[in-house]
Amino acid sequence: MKVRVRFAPSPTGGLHLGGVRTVLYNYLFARHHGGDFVLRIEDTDQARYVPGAEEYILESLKWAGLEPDEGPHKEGKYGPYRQSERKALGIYARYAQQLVDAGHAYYAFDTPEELETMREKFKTPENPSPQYNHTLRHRMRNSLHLDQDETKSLLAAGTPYVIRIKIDPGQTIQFTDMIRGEVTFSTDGVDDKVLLKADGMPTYHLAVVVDDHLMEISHAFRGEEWLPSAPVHILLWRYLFGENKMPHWAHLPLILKPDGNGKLSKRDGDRLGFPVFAMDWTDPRTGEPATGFRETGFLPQAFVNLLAMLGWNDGTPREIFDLDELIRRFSLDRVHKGGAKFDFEKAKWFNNEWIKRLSATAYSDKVLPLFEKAGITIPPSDLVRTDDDPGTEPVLVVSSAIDPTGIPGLDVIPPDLSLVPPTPSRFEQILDLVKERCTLLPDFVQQAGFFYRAPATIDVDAVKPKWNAAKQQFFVELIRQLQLANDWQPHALETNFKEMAAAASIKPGDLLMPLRVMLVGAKFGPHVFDIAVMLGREETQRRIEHALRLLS
RNA sequence: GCCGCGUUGGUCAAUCGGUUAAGACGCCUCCCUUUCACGGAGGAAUGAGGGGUUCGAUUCCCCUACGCGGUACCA
Repeated sequence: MKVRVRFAPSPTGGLHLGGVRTVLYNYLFARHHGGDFVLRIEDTDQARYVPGAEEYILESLKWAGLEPDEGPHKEGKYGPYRQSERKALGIYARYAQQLVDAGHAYYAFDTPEELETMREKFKTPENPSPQYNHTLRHRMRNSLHLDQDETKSLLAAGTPYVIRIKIDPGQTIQFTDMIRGEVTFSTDGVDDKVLLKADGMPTYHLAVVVDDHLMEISHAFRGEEWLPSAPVHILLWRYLFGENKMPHWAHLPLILKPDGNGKLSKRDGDRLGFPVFAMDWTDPRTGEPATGFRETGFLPQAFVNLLAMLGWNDGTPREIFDLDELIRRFSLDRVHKGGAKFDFEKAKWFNNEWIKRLSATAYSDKVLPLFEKAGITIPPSDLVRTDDDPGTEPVLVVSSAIDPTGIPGLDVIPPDLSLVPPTPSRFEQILDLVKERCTLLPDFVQQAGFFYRAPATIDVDAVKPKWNAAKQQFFVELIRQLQLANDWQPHALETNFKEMAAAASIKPGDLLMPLRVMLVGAKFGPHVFDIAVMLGREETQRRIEHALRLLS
C-alpha cells in the first residue's frame, strides 16, 4: 500500500510551532517511505474562517522547505482539497445519510438554546458537563425519540437539524497508536457527536474520516489533543468503510510552554519574548500582530532541525541534521510520548550552528535586506560573485550535518562534488568572517556593520587611559607604513606591525587593542588584520587618522 | 466530576532488567585568544512517591500524587 499522509489545518490564523512540527513529521514519514504528503484545508467552520490564513500556511511551508505534493495549490487526483468545496459536492451529506439509513446516526432538531438549557438543567457537581448521549438523548428532540411522522414533518418543513452519531454504551474501543501503543476507551464516556452541522458542513469528526478514506490516507498524524475523540472516528470507520481500511494513527505529543505547564500559545511567546508562529502574522480581524521565526532571523534549516529534535531523536547523541538526513533517519518509534517544553535558548543555539555550518552564500540574500533596513547600503560590486554560476545552489557546504556514518563526532565532508559552492562575493566573505558571532540573522548588522560604515562612536575610554605620545607616534608611523605595504594580506600586515612595535619598544598587545577600536569602534570583531585587509588600505588609514584626532 | 494520555538534571534527552544513569542547551571554572566570539578541558545538576514481580529495577505491573488533554453545530 502506498504511504499517503496529510496535514489538515483549519485556516483560522497563523501557523503555530506545533503545527509545523506536525507537518515536519508528516513530511519526513512520507519522504522516508516514498509516499505522498497532502495538504487539506479544513475550513468547515465558517465563523472562524480567516481570509489569508490558507495562503499564509502554504507560504510558511514553502519557507520551511516542507511543500506538500498535493493540495489546493497543486491539485492532484484526490481534489478538491478544501472541505468547503467538498461539501458543495455533497460528499459529506451523502455519508451522513448513509449512517442515518443504517441506524448509526440520527437527526437532531435541538436548537443551540435548547442544548444550552439541557446542559444547565442536568449539570451537577459530579457531572459538570452533561453530554448528549444515550442517557440524555431520549429527552431531546431527535429522530430517535420523536415518532416517525413527526420527524418527517419536521424535515419536510425545513426545520434546521444536525446529524449525530449514535453511540451505544458498553462497548470497548481499542486501537494501536503508532506512538503510544494500545489505547482503550469505553463508549460510555463518548457522546453523540454532531457529524453534520445545520449549515450542511461536516464537523471535523465526519470530515476527517470521509476525507482520509477518499484521499486514501494510510497514516494519520495529529496532535495529542485529538486522542479523546479517536473512538468516534474509529466507530465511523467501522460503520462507513471498515476498520481494516482505517489509516494507522499517531498522536503526537504537545509542545509545551517553557515555564509552568500547558500548551505553548502565542501569548507565551509575547510574554517571554520569542516567536511562536513560523512567519509574521497579523490577524486581519483584530489587527493583532505576531512575530515569526522567519522574521526573527531563523534559518529554515535550523527551524526544521530544532523542531525535529523536539520530541524525536535518532538514538545517537547527534543533534544537527539537515532535511535529507532527517528523512533518512526518521522513524515514528523514536518519537516521544511526553510533551516537550520549548526552550528558546536552545533554539538559538541551533540557529547559530546552522549559520556557522553553512556558507554565507546560502543566506546572504536574507541578510542583505537587514543591512538596508538599518540604513547601510551595500555597493553592488560587493554582491558580485567572481565565478557566478546561476545554476549552482549555494546550500550545503560544510560538514557534520552530513554524516553518513552516524558516528558522533566524526565529521565527513560530503563526497558529492556536484554541490560545489559558488565563490562568495565580498559581502559574503565579510559575513563568513563574523558568522560565529551571530545567533540570529539580524546580528550580522551589529557584527559586520562597521565594514560598511565607519563607527559612529569610538570607544575612546578603552584606549585613552593608556594612551601616550609614543603610541601616538607609532600610529602616525603605521599610517605611513600601510601606505608602503605592497603585500596587503593579514599575515604580512601583522608581521610588519609587530616589527614596528618592536622597533618602537612597545608591546604589540598594547597596540592591538587601540588599532581594533580605531577600526571597529569597540572591542569586538574578528582578527584585527583580517578587518584591515577587508577594509582596504585607504579606509584603514582614514579610520586610524580619524581616531588619532580624537585621542590627541 | 468523568474519560484518556503522560512523568529521567532548570530544559531537550539516551537507556529498550544488570551502566560510575550518555550526550546537548543553559550555568560555573580553567585553557586558547592581548577584543568579542569559536574551539578545548573540567564542574555542579536527574529516575515524582509507595507497593509489588525479579537474583537484580529508571526499565515490567498496580496504586497514589502531579501535569496535560478532552468533555462544543471549534478544529
